[in-house]
Amino acid sequence: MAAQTKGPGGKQPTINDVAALAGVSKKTVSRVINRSEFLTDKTRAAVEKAIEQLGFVPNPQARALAFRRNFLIALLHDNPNAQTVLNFQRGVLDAIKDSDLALLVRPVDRGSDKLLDDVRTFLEKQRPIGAMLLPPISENDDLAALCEDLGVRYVRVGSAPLDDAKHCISSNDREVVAEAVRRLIALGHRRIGFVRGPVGFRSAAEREEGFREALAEAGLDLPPAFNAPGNYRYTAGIEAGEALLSLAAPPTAIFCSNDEMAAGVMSVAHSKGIKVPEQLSIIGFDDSPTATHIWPALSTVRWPIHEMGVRAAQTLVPDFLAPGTKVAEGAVLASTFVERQSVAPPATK
Amino acid sequence: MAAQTKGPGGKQPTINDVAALAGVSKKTVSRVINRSEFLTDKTRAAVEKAIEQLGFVPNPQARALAFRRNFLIALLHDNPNAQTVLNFQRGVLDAIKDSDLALLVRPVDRGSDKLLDDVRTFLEKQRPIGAMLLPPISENDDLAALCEDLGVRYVRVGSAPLDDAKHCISSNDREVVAEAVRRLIALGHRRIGFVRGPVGFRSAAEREEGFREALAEAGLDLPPAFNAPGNYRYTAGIEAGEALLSLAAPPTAIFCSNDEMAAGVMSVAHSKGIKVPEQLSIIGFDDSPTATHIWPALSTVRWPIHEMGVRAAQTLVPDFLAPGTKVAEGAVLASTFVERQSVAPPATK
DNA sequence: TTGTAAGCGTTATCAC
DNA sequence: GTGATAACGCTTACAA
Repeated sequence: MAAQTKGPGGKQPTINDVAALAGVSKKTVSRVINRSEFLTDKTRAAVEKAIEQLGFVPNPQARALAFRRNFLIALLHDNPNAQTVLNFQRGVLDAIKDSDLALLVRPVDRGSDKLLDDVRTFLEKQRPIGAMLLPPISENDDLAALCEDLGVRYVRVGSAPLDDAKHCISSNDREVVAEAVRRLIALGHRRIGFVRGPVGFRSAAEREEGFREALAEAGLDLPPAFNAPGNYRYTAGIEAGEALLSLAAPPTAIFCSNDEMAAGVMSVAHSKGIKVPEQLSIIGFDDSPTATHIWPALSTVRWPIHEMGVRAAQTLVPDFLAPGTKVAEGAVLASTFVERQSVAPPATK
Repeated sequence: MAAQTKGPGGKQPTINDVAALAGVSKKTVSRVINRSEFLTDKTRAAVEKAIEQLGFVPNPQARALAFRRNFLIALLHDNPNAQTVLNFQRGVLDAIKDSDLALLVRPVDRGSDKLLDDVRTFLEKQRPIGAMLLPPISENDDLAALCEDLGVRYVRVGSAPLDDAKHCISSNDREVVAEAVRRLIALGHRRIGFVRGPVGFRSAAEREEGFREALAEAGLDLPPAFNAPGNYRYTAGIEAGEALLSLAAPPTAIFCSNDEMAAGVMSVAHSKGIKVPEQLSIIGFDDSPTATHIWPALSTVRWPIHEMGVRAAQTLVPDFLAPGTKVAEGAVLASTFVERQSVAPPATK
């Protein structure tokens, strides 16, 4: 590790320095760098020794130019949940750890009418090998088309399959939400409220479907008054809570399409003196830090987000991973229902 | 914007294509790209027209190679607070938005004994122009020395000046904490507990100093039993809460060195039936999402983290920013105390 | 299995 | 002001 960092001229050593020191041609050094098979063990050893001695590190810009391809992958996101983005990032980085790849991060503004131009400019400038799209922008078909158009590989991460399996990593929101709601029903809840996600989000639609599915199975229905609008923000949870808990006959349980809104509903319950979970059960979605930081701790659905990051990177650039990397199969990863203290049987009248 | 994306041969147009179309040499095109002053307006216009027509985007790898420098800056972090990291990222990206720079993200493991080697390998491989270090790893002097050694510029972000102003962006934790605690004292609190940050963290030391400063001013002291250890994690808040609130004469207010621990203390108060803020005031630090998601909403200190990201990037690469960018001065940014519902006068006996 | 020559797309040098 | 020509550090032909 303590090899000298400077080459002959006081600068970074180049492939030529290595070749000279090892007594071979630069092409041979190149072969060693690129793990060519056609090399004598002896030659390889000599080159590796020289590399070690000089502390040579191949210049990625030069490689990128010669290869006509960059060793960058990009993460595009406009995700309101920081923890999700960061966990995903970690997953990606774990996946590319021993490869030559680096990760470029690009937050975008999904509301901007320049979204497509922004992304186009970014992709044209950086020319990453591929891009990973996190929800909600992963749901934007134009973005996927743009990547296709620019010859940039892409993988979309979502709550349900959005595309071909080779372009998509998803969780099974619908199923797990149904499972969570079945749990409420099994506990005896019959009056169950729902706080929706934002209009037009696939994840919101999936979660609502799962919710309705479980209700339908049990022969329950969702009165319009129990179906509150939301947008994944805390304030929407407050509004939904106010609406649902002011009803003459309020629900005994509320499923919220994400944790933030669940936290809002929880706050309203507290300020109205409604005991959670004794008088009201609440379930969220995401298993964000908020879920465990509020009181009582929130039952929620845990997204396998780190694993999705790993999988997304592996799907995007299977051919660039460190040799010997085990690539997992399957584009749909299972979320899990996590039961905490915010859920209990309904109060008996 | 809708210029054709393909050059003559169905590939990306190069500087040669532009030169040919504009009827000038490639060097002239290069001058236009690099905003050289020595150009006729007419020549410039002709070249720009050709660029527009072809949809030419300079290849960053080729530029990087020729310049012997790439256009990347790196963000190194091992921050437990995802929101902080992401807000900082946004700030950095806002700062470099119209420049040619891109952001590389690198989470590291501060606990690993290979930390230095990891970072060295990363910097040698990617050779970013500079690196930004977020706390707590920004407090590691070896890391700063490594950057210096490798000729990579660096900026350290911290709770207090850690280095020369040209290598450091910091907030004024000590002062703001003192201000927050003064507020508690002004409300009438005399029995004020403290939950510390992790041992060895500069931010923890700064916050504790600020706390003690305010107490000293008012002639109050901090009994050992009121001084609880912590590590910035929720569970530490739980433990501290259990300890402080089980005392025969518990504090009437508790300052926690971050929001997560404050959330823990809040949970303990709830489960013990202690009313916040009527019977117990709580203050946190960070203004993380948790602060507003818990109930009652937490008084806390807001870090100007986005602005610190902007400033860090500007300090790191003032010479690479888009021309005309206004660069703010000053390496110390002010945090602000945000008062919410978790603070009130102590209960009168 | 290894080496030679040419080229990747840009900028630097130094003439004109 | 502008343009030939040689870098930049590496890889891909293709040859040996």
